[in-house]
Amino acid sequence: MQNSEAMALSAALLAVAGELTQHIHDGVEARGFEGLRPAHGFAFARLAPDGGTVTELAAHLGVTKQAASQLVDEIVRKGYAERRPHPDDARARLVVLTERGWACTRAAEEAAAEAVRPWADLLGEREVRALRDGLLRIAPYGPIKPIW
Amino acid sequence: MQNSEAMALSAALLAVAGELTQHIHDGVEARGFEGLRPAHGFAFARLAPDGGTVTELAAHLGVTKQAASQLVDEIVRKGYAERRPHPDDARARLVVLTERGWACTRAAEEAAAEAVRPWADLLGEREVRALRDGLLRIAPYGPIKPIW
DNA sequence: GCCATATAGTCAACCAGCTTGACCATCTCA
DNA sequence: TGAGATGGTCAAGCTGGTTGACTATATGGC
Repeated sequence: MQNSEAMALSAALLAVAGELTQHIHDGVEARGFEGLRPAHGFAFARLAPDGGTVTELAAHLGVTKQAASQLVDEIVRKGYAERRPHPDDARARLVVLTERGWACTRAAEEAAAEAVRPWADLLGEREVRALRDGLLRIAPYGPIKPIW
Repeated sequence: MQNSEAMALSAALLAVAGELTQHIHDGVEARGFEGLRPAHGFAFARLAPDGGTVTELAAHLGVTKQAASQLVDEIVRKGYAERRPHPDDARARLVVLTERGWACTRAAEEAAAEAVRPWADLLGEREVRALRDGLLRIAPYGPIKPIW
């Protein structure tokens, strides 16, 4: 593959990622969850299963512990998460989503589905699945850079 | 397509975009072009063909004119572009890439090719092209959000 | 058991990149 | 030709990140 083709692929990928980010953000806001930024969404993704510590979150987002801590302050203040004592480590605190945090996560899923729907109209269900599978094979679950 | 599948697709797309951005950035740096950020790359993409004005650049990047102007200051100071009087409008200035700016653009293409190469090993040339074509149909040439 | 060292988290100060608001020069068009 | 629109810059302020210093708790060799 020539350099210019690789560049076209890269540009297209980044353009789609940018639009998707924007669309999800708007969709989440439209569902009544305001004052959030993309980074919050990525934080939710990390906290969703069983919660996590500030340090884990920092690693996941690729920022310092201090920045992650501020971000947690923010989502706690807005009612999306809460800090609990960590069951195994008295130094640490376990940050878990509140019900509102879960609701926001579901809203993000809906918004994502809404954003992706037109792709199926454009390419067909089959090809969209192929797209997803290809991308999943490229980045099994890489750490996610805040874009949203 | 279910919400959770759409979310998986979105997450994969954003993860790949993040990795790609990082890889291109590193590749450009490794080729001797330092002190640049993703936003600069997107600016280059807009300026490359025939140059452009600060206002056009601002629209392309989705930031204010002032921010775009600062960014131009920066790439001018670092020798990647220069401001010329605009041929048709005495208010405006045409920002064009210098030879070093073009060299940097070529370096970015090489880095992109390098980043994409492993995908072909993983999926095959054919599927990578399908990926590119699918993405290009989704975002013909949407404005690009600074991610790099 | 005990101490040296590593790790989780926070506080404080600072910095970079972007925004808003005000402004001047030039263009456009009724 | 004059009123309003547009291109660009200057200045001040905000926000989200950084680095550095510190406390509290955990871990592992002795």
